[in-house]
Amino acid sequence: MPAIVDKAAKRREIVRYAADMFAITGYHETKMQDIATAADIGKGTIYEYFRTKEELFLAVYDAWMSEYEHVIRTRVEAATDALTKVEAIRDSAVEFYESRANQAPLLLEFWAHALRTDNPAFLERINSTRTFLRELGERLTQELVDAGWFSKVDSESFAWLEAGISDGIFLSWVLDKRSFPLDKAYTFRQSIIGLGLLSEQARAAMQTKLASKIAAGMS
Amino acid sequence: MPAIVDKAAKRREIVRYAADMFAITGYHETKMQDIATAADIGKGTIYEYFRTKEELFLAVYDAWMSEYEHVIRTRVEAATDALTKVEAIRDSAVEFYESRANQAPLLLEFWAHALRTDNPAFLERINSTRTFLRELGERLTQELVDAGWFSKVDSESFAWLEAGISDGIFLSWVLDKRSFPLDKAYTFRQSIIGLGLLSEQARAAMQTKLASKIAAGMS
Amino acid sequence: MPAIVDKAAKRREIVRYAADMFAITGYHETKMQDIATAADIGKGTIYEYFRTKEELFLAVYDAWMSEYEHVIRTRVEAATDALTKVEAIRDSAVEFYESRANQAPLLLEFWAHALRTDNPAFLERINSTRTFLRELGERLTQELVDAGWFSKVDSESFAWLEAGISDGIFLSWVLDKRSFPLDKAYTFRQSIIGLGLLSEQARAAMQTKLASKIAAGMS
Amino acid sequence: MPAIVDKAAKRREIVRYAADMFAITGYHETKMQDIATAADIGKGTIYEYFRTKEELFLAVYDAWMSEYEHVIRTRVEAATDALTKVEAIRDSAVEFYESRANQAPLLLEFWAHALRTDNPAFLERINSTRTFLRELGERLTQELVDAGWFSKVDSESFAWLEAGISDGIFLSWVLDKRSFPLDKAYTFRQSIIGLGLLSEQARAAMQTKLASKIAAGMS
DNA sequence: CATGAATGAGACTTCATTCAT
DNA sequence: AATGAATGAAGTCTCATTCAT
Repeated sequence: MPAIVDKAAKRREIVRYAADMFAITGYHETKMQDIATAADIGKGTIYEYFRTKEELFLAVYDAWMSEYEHVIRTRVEAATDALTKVEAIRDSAVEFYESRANQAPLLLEFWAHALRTDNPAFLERINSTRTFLRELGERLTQELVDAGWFSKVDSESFAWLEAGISDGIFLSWVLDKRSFPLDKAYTFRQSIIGLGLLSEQARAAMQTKLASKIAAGMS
Repeated sequence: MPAIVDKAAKRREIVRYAADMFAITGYHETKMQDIATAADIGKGTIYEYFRTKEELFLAVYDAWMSEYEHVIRTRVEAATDALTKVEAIRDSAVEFYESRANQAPLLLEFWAHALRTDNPAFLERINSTRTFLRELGERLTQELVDAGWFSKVDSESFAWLEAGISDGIFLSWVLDKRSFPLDKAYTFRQSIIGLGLLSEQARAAMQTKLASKIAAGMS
Repeated sequence: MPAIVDKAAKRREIVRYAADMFAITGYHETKMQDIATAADIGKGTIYEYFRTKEELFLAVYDAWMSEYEHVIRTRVEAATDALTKVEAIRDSAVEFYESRANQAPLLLEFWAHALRTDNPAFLERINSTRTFLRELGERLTQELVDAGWFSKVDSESFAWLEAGISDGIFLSWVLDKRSFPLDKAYTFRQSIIGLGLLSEQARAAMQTKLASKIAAGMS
Repeated sequence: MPAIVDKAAKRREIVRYAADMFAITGYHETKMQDIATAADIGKGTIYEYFRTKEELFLAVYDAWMSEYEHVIRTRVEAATDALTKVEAIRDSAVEFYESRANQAPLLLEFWAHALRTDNPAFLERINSTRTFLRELGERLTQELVDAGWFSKVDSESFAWLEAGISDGIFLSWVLDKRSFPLDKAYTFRQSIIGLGLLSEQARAAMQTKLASKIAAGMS
């Protein structure tokens, strides 16, 4: 590890090595000594920057999600219209997950841990990103509705569903040991959602009922 | 040979208590002694029925998923047409998860563990249920297409997506600390998928392109 | 360690080895592993009998003091008159401390620890013995007053003082690295004190003997 | 050379803060960082003045005892006759301990540590004060004997005993959580001892007063 | 079969001390 | 001289698993 001048940078450095070790070995199987050895520092040094292993775990997740949010935010801001923004989000997610493919299982461990620990910071951090994504989705949905691309839909419910679907696809991808290209799944998902599967005939029969349900959302 | 019957029954009983303890405290935090105490047996006795804690964990998951599959299978067989069968699956999922609401985080732990352990039986067991659900979904999708309810769609891809979405909704529900009714989410999901969100106008423009993508699936 | 059949006996066995190690190395310097090794058992075994090192420390002190009380009680009960009982206490103290000479510094450590720890059981145990000794001393003082040996004295205050003096002599003896015979100090103390409290009548009878003892000092 | 003056002053300042922290938290529980923080200096700075934590502990004790000796020396020198000097010692002890009541347990820790450490300086420092007090006591005892107040007594033994008694009273006072006024105990002690050693002549003069004190006890 | 006493590898964490700046 | 970041030895305690009874 090169000479580090300020504490914040060294902290990030430790988080980086910890992320690697956690990703490779898993949270429970990774020992603080492993991280210290990987970072070529003393075990005690880690504790100068993080009070507990759990806090380090949280920092790893935080760094990861912060970058994720940053990437999405940047790309969405660069996009000009709603449809391009939707693509930007999808591409960001796909690229982010694929580029960190081997770290993906750690997300599951983090979620599992968050549901068990007494430390509320874990669920709070998770929900911070989830809220960010939902609010972004909600705004875009509204734009798409306003622009006439989408029928009237409860944008909050829809954004929630979309976020859930995204997580679900990611989860399936991980449990399938990432045996298929993630982007295909995301694209297919978008086609299904975008088009709908009802034939002309069936659609005509159920149009009214379904339309009202969509408008009502999950209420 | 009543002894053998007893042995299997006792094994199931241990699994039952283990499921309770794992669900309450989590896999890592649950001690073998806790389970033994709950089951009112000796710690060593558990090892007469399970070689390791991990094996017991697998047995808990297996019991859970076996029942899940059984419930779905039974209800689907009782249904007469494809649409009712789809409803049966959805209702089974919702009821199953809701009735085991407090055990839900354990699923995440199981998935996380499955991705880490050397024991391949974990991912195998997971994929066994996933395959069961996908194949069932595939058959039903095909039926719906054949019956004219659905447009032409790659049933394999669609079944995969549906399973993923289902997991994603469940995941969101758990991470949200189950703060909303699960059935509403499932129903909303079905409305979205069933109807499609494109307006008449937008649909007309993109119809051809999207239709072919759906037909191609994730291939 | 021979085969131990019941838990209480094994517990005592561990206390015995712990007492040895604590006495030799001191509380803070003695490691749980040292005790386990001395007792030829596993480190974890100790924790089957004692929750913490501190609890083991308390058990060592308790065993010690319980025996001390037992010895005094037995010898005092065997004595017929008050003066012999006083001698019995003095002899018990001297013999007890001298036979455990090398364990004596541990008493100081125990007292010091008792004043620092949050665990109230330490001071309680100390005061249990102190109360026992004070009450015994109070009864004997009263007897000596009633029998005309002692002038009128507040027996509670006197018993408290006597106990303190006893501790002080012990303390000095330990800090002096036990460089003089403990019994001489106790005897000299009694001559001094005795002289002061003896009634006119008693004094007349013992004057010569006590005066020469006092003049001779502890030599 | 003001630098040297400053250095000694800073050393004393560190000792002062260390004394506070040790007194509050105890030797083992007090961290070097705590002392540095209290003194508002860097952790490393302490090591410019003391080689080890143990050396700092010794310095704290030394400062304490030096002041104690100084107070006694000053007051004894100011007294004109032997009886007043005895009172001066007693009052010095009482005032010294009472004014440092909350630091008292630290003395026990120091004694305990002195008996354990390899560093001989600890016991040496302890015995330095003890010798000072014994020699002072010996001289006064001889004076009292010579002046006819005391019967013939081995002054060395008596001085040793008195010092031990003094420590014993202090010890009891500390273990009783300082729940009674220390001066009462010291006065009662003197009444008992004084009665025993007073010459026939002196006794006749003070008999009534001492008898009532003894009968009243420490109340 | 059932048990639970025994085990010991190994985890996290602490903190006195060092030393480069 | 003063600092505080870095260190790593060492400590207590846990707990899955074994095995003699």
